[in-house]
Amino acid sequence: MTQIDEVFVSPATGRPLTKRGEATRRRILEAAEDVFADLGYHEASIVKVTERAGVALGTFYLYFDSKQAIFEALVIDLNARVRQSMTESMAGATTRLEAERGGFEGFFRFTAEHPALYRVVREAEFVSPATMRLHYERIVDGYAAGLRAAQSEGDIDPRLDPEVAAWALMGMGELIGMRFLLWEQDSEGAKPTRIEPGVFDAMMLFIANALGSNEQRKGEAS
Amino acid sequence: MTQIDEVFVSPATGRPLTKRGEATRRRILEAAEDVFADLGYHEASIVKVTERAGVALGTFYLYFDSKQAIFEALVIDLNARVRQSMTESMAGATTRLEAERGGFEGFFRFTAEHPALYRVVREAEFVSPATMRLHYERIVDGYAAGLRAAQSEGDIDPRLDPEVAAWALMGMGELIGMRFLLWEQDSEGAKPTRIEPGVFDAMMLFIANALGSNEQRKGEAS
Amino acid sequence: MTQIDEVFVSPATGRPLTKRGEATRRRILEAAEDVFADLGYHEASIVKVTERAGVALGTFYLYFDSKQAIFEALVIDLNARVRQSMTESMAGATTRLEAERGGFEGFFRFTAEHPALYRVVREAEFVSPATMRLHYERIVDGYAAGLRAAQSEGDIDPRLDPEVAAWALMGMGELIGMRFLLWEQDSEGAKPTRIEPGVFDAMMLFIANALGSNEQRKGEAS
Amino acid sequence: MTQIDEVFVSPATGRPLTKRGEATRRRILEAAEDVFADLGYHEASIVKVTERAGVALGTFYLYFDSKQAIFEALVIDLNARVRQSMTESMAGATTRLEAERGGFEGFFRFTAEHPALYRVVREAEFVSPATMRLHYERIVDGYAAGLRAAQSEGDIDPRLDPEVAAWALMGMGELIGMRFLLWEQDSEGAKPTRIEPGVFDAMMLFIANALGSNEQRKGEAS
DNA sequence: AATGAATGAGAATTCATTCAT
DNA sequence: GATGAATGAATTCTCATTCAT
Repeated sequence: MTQIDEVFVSPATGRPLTKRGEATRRRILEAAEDVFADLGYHEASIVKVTERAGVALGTFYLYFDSKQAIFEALVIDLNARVRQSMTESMAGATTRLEAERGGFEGFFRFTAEHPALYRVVREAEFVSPATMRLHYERIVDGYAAGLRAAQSEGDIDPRLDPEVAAWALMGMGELIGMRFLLWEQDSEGAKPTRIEPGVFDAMMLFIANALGSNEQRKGEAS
Repeated sequence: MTQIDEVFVSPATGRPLTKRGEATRRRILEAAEDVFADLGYHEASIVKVTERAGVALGTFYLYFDSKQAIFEALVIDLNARVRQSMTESMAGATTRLEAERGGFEGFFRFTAEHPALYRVVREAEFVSPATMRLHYERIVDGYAAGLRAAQSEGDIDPRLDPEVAAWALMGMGELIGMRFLLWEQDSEGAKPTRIEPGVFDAMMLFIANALGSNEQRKGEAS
Repeated sequence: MTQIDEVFVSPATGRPLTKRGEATRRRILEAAEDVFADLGYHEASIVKVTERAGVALGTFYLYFDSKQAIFEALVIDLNARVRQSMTESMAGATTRLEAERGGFEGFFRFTAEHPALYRVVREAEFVSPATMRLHYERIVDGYAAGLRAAQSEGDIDPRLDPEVAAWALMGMGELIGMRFLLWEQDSEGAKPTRIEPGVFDAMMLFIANALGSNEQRKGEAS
Repeated sequence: MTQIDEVFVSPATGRPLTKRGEATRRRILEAAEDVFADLGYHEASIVKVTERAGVALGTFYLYFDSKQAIFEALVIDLNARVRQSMTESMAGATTRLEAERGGFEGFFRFTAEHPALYRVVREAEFVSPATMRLHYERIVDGYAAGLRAAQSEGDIDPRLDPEVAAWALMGMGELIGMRFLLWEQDSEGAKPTRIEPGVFDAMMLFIANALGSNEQRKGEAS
């Protein structure tokens, strides 16, 4: 589940986990993702998580200190994965606009598959503000770096403030994803796996304008 | 507190409220705004609300059916007021971009004065999804209408989808407000009353680009 | 139950209790005394206390902050009462030895009727050390004062250190009470209501010797 | 750790312990003494004991049946050792009063070095009453025998009831030790290793009086 | 209209004990 | 002999809601 090889220690004993322990920890974390996604942080309970994971209640506390602790672990884990998903989708892009398209595709794909991230982060302001900020800041940092690079290559409007733009773009993506992905459902109540292409393209036009990308400016010039 | 003249009825007796009752209801709603802003929805409790309002616990249930009910009443009330704040700030604008600037100023001013709206809406997905959607949709509807009008006047890029753009702009504003208003504090921990001008201008440039406003295009043409 | 007129406030609201509230508080405290006496502090549970008091679980927390808080309230209450019981039994004594006899009679009578004090204090070292010390120190203080007075009247050995003697006498009483009152039971398992006179007298002889009272020295002289 | 050569059997296999097993058992028992002394019986946990002993949790149950079982083993072990400490300190005494002085010195020295005995016994009434009684009774029995012998040698007041006197003296020692040894600490929080001489002497005077020892009566006669 | 005592379901967390490895 | 992951009953405490006064 986690990308980075990391050695977890038992919060109870402080000792590194055995292979068996590692597997149990992963099952609990995966169950927590499901439960948090369905019920949100507050409605979720440790009992529900452990039931879904198929372990006993007490087992939870072998691996996590508290409900808040697993929330934090989950956010950090999901955050690493959504960024990886975005990075992968951006590979091969030759212009910033292609990178944006790829990045948002990766972001929305991940969101459709892992609604937990979304839902749980949005209600986390009072649960674990530091973790919530960490989540946003890690995304913004990478994003702003990408914009800065594009600026130095003359690919986007040099007047933009990369950090402000990054926050703006992330906010955009968050609400567009919420509205056109998570809230959307067909006549049978099924959730879509991706944003409707028309909407996605409309969003990309908005972004292209905002970044004043070369592609865009060429388009306008013609 | 509420702008629109509305006749409330007691959930207990079903009869319209007297003047005294109306005043008590208002005090409770105002207290709830404070408490929800400080603690968020889940940490807030009815006892804390009634204590802050200076009424007895039981009095709460004379005016509201439940914790969720006051949350809904509060969101609807705040939503009406934030929209009014935005509308007022937009008055006199002659271009869409001026309207945007005014609208965001109004939005951020209201946010600084009433953080409850922000905080409580963001954790409400599982509390009262319908109310949360209502909040966003009411803003988006007005916003999209404004964009549509600007398009028909040739003031902004005619290719934009007004609804998608409205969601994008609202998301932008939400995260920019969170990051540069609510999270910001000076060395003594005091929260700013407005977004730093440089950031605000950077955001406006982003928006100007995005909307492809006439002003903007003229600027680029030169 | 409590001797001193005291105004209790609800730990929840901080307001003084109504008459009804005062009665409930008393019932809970009395139930706690019974449960603590039967089971000790650690085996006792809030549920058991409220069941015995005939109130709902949540009601407990209207009157006491925690299990430890009711323990402390109980110790302070019992302490005031055992001292009163001792004082009353000492009234009318004309010599220190008569006062001692009266004091121990009062102490043992109270112990037989309220074993909670005894049992709960002895296991309190790790629960609430401050309260435990308070209990012992309040008794010792009064005791030492009595001894000092008797010394200045030439009634007991002037060489004794009153404070050390007071601790010694209290320890004596504690173990004698434990052994010959609380541990004792007849063939049907019933606990005695008082210490067997022979034992009591033997203890009094020991004390008379220890204090080197005039009575005693006259006795020895003859 | 244990003085008496005793053959322990594993509660798991029922077979006598090997040398290695015996060492492990001893380490666990010593760890338990430390943990119980620091935290008391109820706050102590098997995990903490095994951690302090440097063995795995499961190992505990190879040597002891339960938490209560190790408590009982510990009390019995400490009881044997405190009595030995007292006996050693009494060796060479030529009068009962010298024996008393020695006995209390031994008792307090042991208490200062092994506070576990004290602390754990005092909260054990509801954990293992039989063991608690055994502890007190074993001490009293020896004590009473010593007093009886002194009486038959005309060394102390013949009218005293040896058993009652033994309980009285033990209670005295318990509270004096608690107050002037365990509760005492210097300005840096360090615990004393012995009772302050003035206090000890004051206590001995009290005892001398109580026992009506020959020394004492000679002193008074002069 | 207002009060505030009472309720009890539900939550997080602990820890002695078991047992497969 | 030793290990440590797993168990789940039991406990303390919270708080939205009711209702008699």
